[in-house]
Amino acid sequence: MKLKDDRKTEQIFEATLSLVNEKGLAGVTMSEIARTAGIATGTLYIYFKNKDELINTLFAECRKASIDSYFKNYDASKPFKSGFAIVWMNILQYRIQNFEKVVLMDQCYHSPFLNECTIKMTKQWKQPLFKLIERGKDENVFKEADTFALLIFMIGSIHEGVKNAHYSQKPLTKATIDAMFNMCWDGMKK
Amino acid sequence: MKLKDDRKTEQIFEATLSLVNEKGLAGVTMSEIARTAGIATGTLYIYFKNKDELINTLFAECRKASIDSYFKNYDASKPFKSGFAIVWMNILQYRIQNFEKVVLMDQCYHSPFLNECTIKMTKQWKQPLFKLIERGKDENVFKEADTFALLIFMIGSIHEGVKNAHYSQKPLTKATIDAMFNMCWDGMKK
Amino acid sequence: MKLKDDRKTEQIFEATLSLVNEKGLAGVTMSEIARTAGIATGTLYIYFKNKDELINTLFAECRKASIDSYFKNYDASKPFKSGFAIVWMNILQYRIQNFEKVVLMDQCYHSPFLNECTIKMTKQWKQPLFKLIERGKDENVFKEADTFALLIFMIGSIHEGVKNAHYSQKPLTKATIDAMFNMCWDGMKK
Amino acid sequence: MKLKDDRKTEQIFEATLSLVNEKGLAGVTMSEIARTAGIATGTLYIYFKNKDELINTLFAECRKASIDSYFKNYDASKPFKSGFAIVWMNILQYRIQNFEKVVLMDQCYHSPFLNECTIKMTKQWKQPLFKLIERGKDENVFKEADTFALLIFMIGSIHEGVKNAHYSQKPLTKATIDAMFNMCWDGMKK
DNA sequence: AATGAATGAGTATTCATTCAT
DNA sequence: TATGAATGAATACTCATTCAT
Repeated sequence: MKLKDDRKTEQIFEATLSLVNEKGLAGVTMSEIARTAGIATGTLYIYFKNKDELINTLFAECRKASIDSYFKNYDASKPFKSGFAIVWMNILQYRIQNFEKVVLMDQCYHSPFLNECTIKMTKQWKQPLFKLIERGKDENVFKEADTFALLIFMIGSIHEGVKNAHYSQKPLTKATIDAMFNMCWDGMKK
Repeated sequence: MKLKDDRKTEQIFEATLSLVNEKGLAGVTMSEIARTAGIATGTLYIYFKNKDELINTLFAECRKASIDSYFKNYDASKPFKSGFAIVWMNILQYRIQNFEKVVLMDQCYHSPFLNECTIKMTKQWKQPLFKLIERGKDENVFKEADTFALLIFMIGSIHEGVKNAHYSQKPLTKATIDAMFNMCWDGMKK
Repeated sequence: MKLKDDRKTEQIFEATLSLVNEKGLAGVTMSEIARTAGIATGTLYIYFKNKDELINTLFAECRKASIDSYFKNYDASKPFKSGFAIVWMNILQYRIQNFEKVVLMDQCYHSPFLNECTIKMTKQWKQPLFKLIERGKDENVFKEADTFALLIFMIGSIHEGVKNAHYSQKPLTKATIDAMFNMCWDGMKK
Repeated sequence: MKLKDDRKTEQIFEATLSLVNEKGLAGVTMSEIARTAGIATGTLYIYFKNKDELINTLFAECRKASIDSYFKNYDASKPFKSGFAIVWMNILQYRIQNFEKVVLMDQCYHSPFLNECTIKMTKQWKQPLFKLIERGKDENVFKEADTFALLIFMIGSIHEGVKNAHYSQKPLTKATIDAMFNMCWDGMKK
């Protein structure tokens, strides 16, 4: 008797992400996910109790992966600007390299799928970023504005930039990325 | 003889917007839309050939309304910064006051509903904004970055700010709005 | 205030016949009939209480017209064979010239539309033909077979011949018609 | 693992035939077919993509079965008349014993269901019969009329005879059948 | 009488989920 | 575990009929 196969879970996630990107949450069916993942419909239900659970699990997975990536290589002992730049770049890179996951997360809001628990759980993701911004304010680098407003400003400019690059099918160049960072930094700094 | 009732189209739009906000595109049914609009299912199909056409029409309508609002009170003969501020504020206000429409438009991307025609048609919406940014560059006020990057930066910071204000249920205060504008302006200016 | 317009009834019948031929009883809708007849859906219901009544009335009309035509120019005082030939030819001609009505009648059997009353009413249509065959037997011209079997044989060969001519799109030539009559006559005669 | 059940296809066909006879193609619904066949609505769609395909497949099946039966026990080496009689009787018997299928086929013409492909495919069914008639002419037994006219004459007299026997609820007696065959033979022979 | 918008029950079809193998 | 056929509730859409004008 085989045990649950981790590779299958991965296949299911990949299939779901790919299909959601192609047709949107509204247009994806369980049997389609199964077919794309190369398994039978029934098997899908061995791995996930139902569609709800599949989407919620995948959403949480995506959210967690994104947060985990944000502070990679961040070293609090280094000067603030370089640390901030690293985080900024991590966010940008994650969203470029995992655009499918970004789309899934966007589609999940306002969908009938996300449950209270998942929402609550993922709400805390901004905590470490919040701290980062506070440090910028503490070090007198950033404006004295509401911390949240600053954070949202930072996030927003990245999100929209990546989204636009994807849809206009013009990959972000080094120059554009630099420009984006400078705008963000100049906007936030005192 | 009964004539087609323009108010009904409005009711249908309102019902759809409200339901999409509540449950997302994925969870909205035609009969629910009809019920919410206070008409019979069949009546819905007198006004819109099918779900596809309803969504596409509503999407185009929302897009148009948003663009139309952006340049309200804009006077090209006035100094650049005050003109830019007016447009910036128009965008912000539109998205605050028409948050339901914003959500619909967001949900439509990656949905199986938007057809080529609608997408193409609405792609041109950024043209006037594009021109505005160019003016800022011509007048040597804005950075020498890619015009598109500047535009997306402006848009992004507004979008995310409004979205966040809505979900955190903290209405934007005058102070926060000022802070947002300042960040945007400082980010873009030379 | 206008009275019911006989021409409209005619237009409705024509529209129905044409549509039934094109798509079969199964595929014809009341609003389509109205549109084809050049009137509004509501108007159709002034002329016929409902779809049932429309179909039944049209069916009875077609049946009656066919019977009425069968004995045109028949003169009982003339020799039997020439009289029989006239009736035979009348049936053939009616079915050629009114193929649409033939199709409607065929489609009505086994449809949920024909009501008891209409069926009963049209069952008597064979009476005069029955008499004709009996005369043939009385005059010792026809076989001593069951009168009904003789009648059905006569009818059957005409029906199938016309149907085939229509579908194979080869109009019946004088020669073929003669051959058909000869087969029928030779088959029935002693 | 469950496998597709061939008996189910049979049940679906039987249910459809029975319902079409009762209410005509116009009045048969998919859920009724499913219920009568003793399966769930959804199951019906595992076996047939849609109503169209179900009807077309059943039509083709009926047509094929009828043709296959026509030359049972036919022995080309036996004298022509006895061979012809066997075919004639096979056709008669098939149509008596499979009256439901006959009705279905009749109803299908002029319905919106039959597709080009099915029509074309079933058009060739008359080929072997055509050959039989030609043999009759070659052996100088049949009239020198158009082969098609002869064939249609043969078919027509059988069709109408069976139809009438069914509707008048008087089963065909041996005597009537003999009379029918004699009329057919006498009509066709030189 | 004429119109065609409005109605809502009814129809084909889909799809999340279960179940027998 | 894995399979995919089976289920039936739900959904998009249609259509006979009614009704306000």
